[in-house]
Amino acid sequence: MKKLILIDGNSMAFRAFYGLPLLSNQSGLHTNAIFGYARLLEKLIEEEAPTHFLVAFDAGKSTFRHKQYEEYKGGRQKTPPELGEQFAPIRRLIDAYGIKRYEVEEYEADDIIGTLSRKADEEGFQTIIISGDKDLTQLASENTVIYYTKKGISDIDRYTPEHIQEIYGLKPEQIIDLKGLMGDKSDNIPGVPGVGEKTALKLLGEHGSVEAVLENLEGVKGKKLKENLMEHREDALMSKSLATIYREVPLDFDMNSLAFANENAEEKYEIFKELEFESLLKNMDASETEDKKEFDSERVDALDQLGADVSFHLEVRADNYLVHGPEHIAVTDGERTFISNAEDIDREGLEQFLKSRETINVYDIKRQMGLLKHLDIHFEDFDTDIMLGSFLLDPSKKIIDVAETVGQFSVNIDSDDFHYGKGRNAKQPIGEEHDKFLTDKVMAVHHVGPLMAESLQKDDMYDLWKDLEIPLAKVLSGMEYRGITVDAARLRDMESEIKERLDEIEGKIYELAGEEFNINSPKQLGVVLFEKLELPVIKKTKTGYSTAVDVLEELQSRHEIVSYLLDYRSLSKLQSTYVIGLQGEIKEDSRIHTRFNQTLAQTGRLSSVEPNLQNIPIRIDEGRRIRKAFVPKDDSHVLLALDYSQIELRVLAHITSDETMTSAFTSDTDIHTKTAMEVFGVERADVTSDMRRNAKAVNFGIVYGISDYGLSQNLGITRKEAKTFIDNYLNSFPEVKLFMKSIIQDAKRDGYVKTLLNRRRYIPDIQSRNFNAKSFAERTAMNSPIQGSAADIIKLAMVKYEKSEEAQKFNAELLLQIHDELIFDIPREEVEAFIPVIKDIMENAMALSVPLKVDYGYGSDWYDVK
DNA sequence: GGAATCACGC
DNA sequence: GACGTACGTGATTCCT
Repeated sequence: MKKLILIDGNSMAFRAFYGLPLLSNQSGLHTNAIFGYARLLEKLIEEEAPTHFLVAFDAGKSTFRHKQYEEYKGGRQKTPPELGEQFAPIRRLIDAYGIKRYEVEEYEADDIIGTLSRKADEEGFQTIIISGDKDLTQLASENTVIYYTKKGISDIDRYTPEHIQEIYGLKPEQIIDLKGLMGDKSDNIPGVPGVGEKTALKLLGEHGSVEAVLENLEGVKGKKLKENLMEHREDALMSKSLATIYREVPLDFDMNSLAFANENAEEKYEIFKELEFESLLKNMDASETEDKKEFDSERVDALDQLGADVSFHLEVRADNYLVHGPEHIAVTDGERTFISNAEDIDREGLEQFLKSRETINVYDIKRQMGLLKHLDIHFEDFDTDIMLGSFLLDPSKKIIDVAETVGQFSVNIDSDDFHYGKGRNAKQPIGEEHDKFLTDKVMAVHHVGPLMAESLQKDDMYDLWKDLEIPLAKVLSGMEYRGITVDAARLRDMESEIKERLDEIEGKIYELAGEEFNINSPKQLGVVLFEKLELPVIKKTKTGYSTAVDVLEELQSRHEIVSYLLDYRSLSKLQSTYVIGLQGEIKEDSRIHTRFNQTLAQTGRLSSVEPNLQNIPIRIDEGRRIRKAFVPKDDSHVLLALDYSQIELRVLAHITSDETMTSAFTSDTDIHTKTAMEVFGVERADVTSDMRRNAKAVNFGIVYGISDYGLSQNLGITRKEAKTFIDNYLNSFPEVKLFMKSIIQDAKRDGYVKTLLNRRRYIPDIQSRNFNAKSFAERTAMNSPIQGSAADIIKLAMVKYEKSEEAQKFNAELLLQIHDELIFDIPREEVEAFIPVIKDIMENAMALSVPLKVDYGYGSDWYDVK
């Protein structure tokens, strides 16, 4: 069967443009309409499988309709330049798909489509017309359906004659009569005054056409309506004529030339790449493009047959490389590849091999180091890590597996999920297939190594990669492997103690509620609070009543049960996440070995998993007691904690060179008090605790990039008051205000912002027309350089510590990093001597225009460190 | 297995 | 004025 798709080219460009956020690629070209177009074409090709295809465009400004009616399409808004620049690429895209494109002087796209759909009907085609203009529905017939796209392009209404009958009670050819009577604002077609859709449909229901209505004016009810029709009969007839699609456009081609073959994958690929359409590129990789890199390498059966520059890969499916050892090994020098089961590896041979290489490239150093430890090998002399590189190039790209990363360099190999399967489809591949998978993987890593270095070089992040992230991975590996000693007995005691208290509170809650229910279920709790006890609903969530802390706090005075609920909440959190959760993480060696994720947080911060040791309670003493369970390796040691004081605000003072702020830090005055003095215009002595609290919250907001709404929530004030605070703040620190403005400009100009060490964060939404998205993007632009630079500094300190000969003379062990804080285990007798050394490294990790200040404490458990 | 809600840290 | 509001991880419930 022959199937023809006709697209109303201009109308779809507008729909795509207004339906999608304003995207742009790195060279600054806006791409949202092009992207929408590409997605539309992909979808149509896949779902409709057309045999013939054409996109019709309007040509020039003047058409035969303008001769008939000068004001035709008058009053239209100018095409925004952001869209205008996308027309040429859209045409190129259509050509790349091998789709016929047509426009002709004097006629509109509608007329071309009308003419072709008539011909198609005559020749027995099935035709689909795609448009965002309802006028086209007049072309619907038994074999022609109109896909009308609402809201963007993904939401499609299908107009068949039956459908049109259903909604209007009209035949398709009567659509023009409808337009004749009611007119069309968007095309500046007048119609008859006072006649809208309702009246027009009524008239047409009675008479059938504009002409028939005008001939039977006596039968029309309503004096004014009759008058209008009489007076504007010419308008009505002209309007109908304007709305009528001309179906006899002279065309210099026949239907055969519309044949569609779905070829030219290469050209498509080029365009997608240039415009950075990642999702579409991935689609192509998965389906059509057979440009899978075939890695030819000779299989060798001994490591010593490999050259000096290699890529190295230990493979295990499991996430936790500290628990699970390697199952396979794959090493290549680009020409020869060695593959083996891990159990067959000769430990000494491998260690010797690693030590004697010139360069070693890997994907995920920390993981490789962790896996090597299972073979009892401590080796860290890796040179490059393409996973870390990929994260630096664009931290917003999720780090998934080797396939994902090398895919960004047009190298296509099977993903881990595909090879191993997921869930019930999980496989344990072996033999030839698995060997090929491993070969492809290590070859891909090897191939991408130099490309990665080049890309990072180009983006000024090569040093950040080689001198910071890669050395840091080795430091983190040591910390993960080392672990931190935890006193399980201590947690067990806490568990039973908390259990008793929870049971007691639970009983009280049931008693006050008059029934037993699951207190942990917000849904059930909501019913009890807001239906049974009829407490006022303060806030709703998407699914029902909110029972969050701030809501409960407001309800506290209204019912006795609420205080018990608050206690229950915080206690059960302590119990499940920390007291019980942590016990489950203690390994044979009585230690907890968290893993740090170096490639996740957008700002460049680390995160910590299994368990998360970066959110152990501290603020409330009850929770803080959890820290009593974290202890040094033995009685002769202590835990030492050093934290940067106000590192983000110091970074801000440095970046902005704000005088007031700089002098506050240079003279080491309390920054929140100083802020309060400036914002409220008072002397130091007159700063009340309330003022300081407010100032602190504003500083907090600056550091974390919260909105006026967020600040209002934090302080329990109105958004307006919060905004006033922020405005006052910015006026008190004029250079900060200036910085905020210019960083947003930078983000707009470059598409990204960067930290002191050139770490980037792309902010595409800075161009968004969606207020929320844009505001969020602006706050991100302001905040990321601050938080990211702070992350750079502490990372640098960690690397410098590891490299410091002086520091290494001590028997100190770095255990944890908590964003602005480092935790060490160290012999008690060394601690006093060590403190000035490590403090110096941290405070001088990077030279800023304000001093960095480090506070510290030590003790015989983590609670005691204050 | 995933979404939603809640709570902990910086 | 819109509209939902720093970043993470993890536990729990509840639905598919």
